[in-house]
Amino acid sequence: MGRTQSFDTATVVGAARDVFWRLGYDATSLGDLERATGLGRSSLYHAFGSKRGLFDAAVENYLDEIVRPRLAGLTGGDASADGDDPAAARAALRSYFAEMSDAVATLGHDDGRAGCLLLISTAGQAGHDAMVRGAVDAYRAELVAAFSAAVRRALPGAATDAVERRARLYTALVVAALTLARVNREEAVATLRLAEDAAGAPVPGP
Amino acid sequence: MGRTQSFDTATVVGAARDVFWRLGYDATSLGDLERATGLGRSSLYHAFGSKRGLFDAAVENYLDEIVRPRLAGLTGGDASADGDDPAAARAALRSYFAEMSDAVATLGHDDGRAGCLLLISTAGQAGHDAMVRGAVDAYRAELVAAFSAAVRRALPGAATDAVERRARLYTALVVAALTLARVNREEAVATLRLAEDAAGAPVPGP
DNA sequence: TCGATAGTAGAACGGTCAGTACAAATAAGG
DNA sequence: CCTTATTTGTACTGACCGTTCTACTATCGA
Repeated sequence: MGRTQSFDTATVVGAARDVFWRLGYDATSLGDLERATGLGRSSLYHAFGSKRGLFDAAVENYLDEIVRPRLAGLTGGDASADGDDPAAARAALRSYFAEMSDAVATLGHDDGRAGCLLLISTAGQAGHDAMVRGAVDAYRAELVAAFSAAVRRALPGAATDAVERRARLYTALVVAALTLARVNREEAVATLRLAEDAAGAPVPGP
Repeated sequence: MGRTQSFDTATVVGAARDVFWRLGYDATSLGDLERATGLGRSSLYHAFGSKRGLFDAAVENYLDEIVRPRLAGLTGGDASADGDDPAAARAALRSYFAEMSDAVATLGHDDGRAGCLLLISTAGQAGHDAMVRGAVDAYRAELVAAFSAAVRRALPGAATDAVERRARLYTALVVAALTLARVNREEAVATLRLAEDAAGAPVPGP
């Protein structure tokens, strides 16, 4: 065959992801991406087709590397082991929120990488793109699903709609915290603390 | 003096506000603003100095025309009249959330004017502008203050930090709903319903 | 009525954007 | 080694950006 690729795709996508994360899709220029990845336009266009193609790869990377690893603890872990232990589920919820608090408090202090790559993409022209909106909504649904699974384990006797409401509440608090993270870190952390406190209580409020 | 202005400033600012609201600051072009306001660049620059000047006027208009009228019911209304009636305060909270639900459900169905003008401005380059971040944080603080006032009236005996937590929770739910409104209207409404339900309950959860 | 003054129109500016064309460079297979 | 497929560097395209400039127009005070 021909010449071999001189760069590691995952590394390049990761670097591009951080730029999109920092600036948002619209405000990120190909110059920014060239600088961050160390590649020229030719290589980027050859490998990803377009700015949008690289963005899609970055989103996928974001979900796989950032979002889902943190969500993994909520969805059950090794199912049969402690899958039905309410205390373990509550602990998983609390540790998730603690991790998020830590991430919001520390991440992006240096590189300006604050909030959520997907949520900030809802602004601007990208927000009017049906594919982008769909991706963000899928992300939201993934959050709700993970929280539902955890809450169901944490509150074995709870009614279905009570579990749903609780999951929606947690999702909303996370969304709000990630939105506020770009504006006021302390308030974002305080918002997550609300979720952490709620997760510690064995019985949910109204 | 000289020639008189041929347009109504408030009308023009309102039209510009709706464009910024729809597209966000970065994605809004002067062409969009010309089209929406019916004015030429010259008039816009003469009256507002720059795109940013017009945006600042639009934000001020947004706060005065959209945000604060809705918040007015929470901060006390005619103070001494029912200023100390917990039931009235709870009703004010519930009606605020109902109004927000209605706005999220209906507003922008036609014109794409969804979510919050200020929150969507945190994305992109505008989000790295200290002035913009400050404006958004001031907006958040205004929400917290209004909710604190209402909750304090709704729960006369509640401890200060319980009131604060409650106000922060309401703020987070509103922020989340306005963020999600651009992605999934139904979920945004459901999120506000959580707040509405919580406002109806006389005793707050943990 | 007649400047002085403020508002408007439209073109033009330099700069940046995403995307492309094309040739040079490089590595694999024969 | 030599062909061939693929990657990469460079320069360019046409479009659009926010801003500015100049010429023109309308209005008010004198």
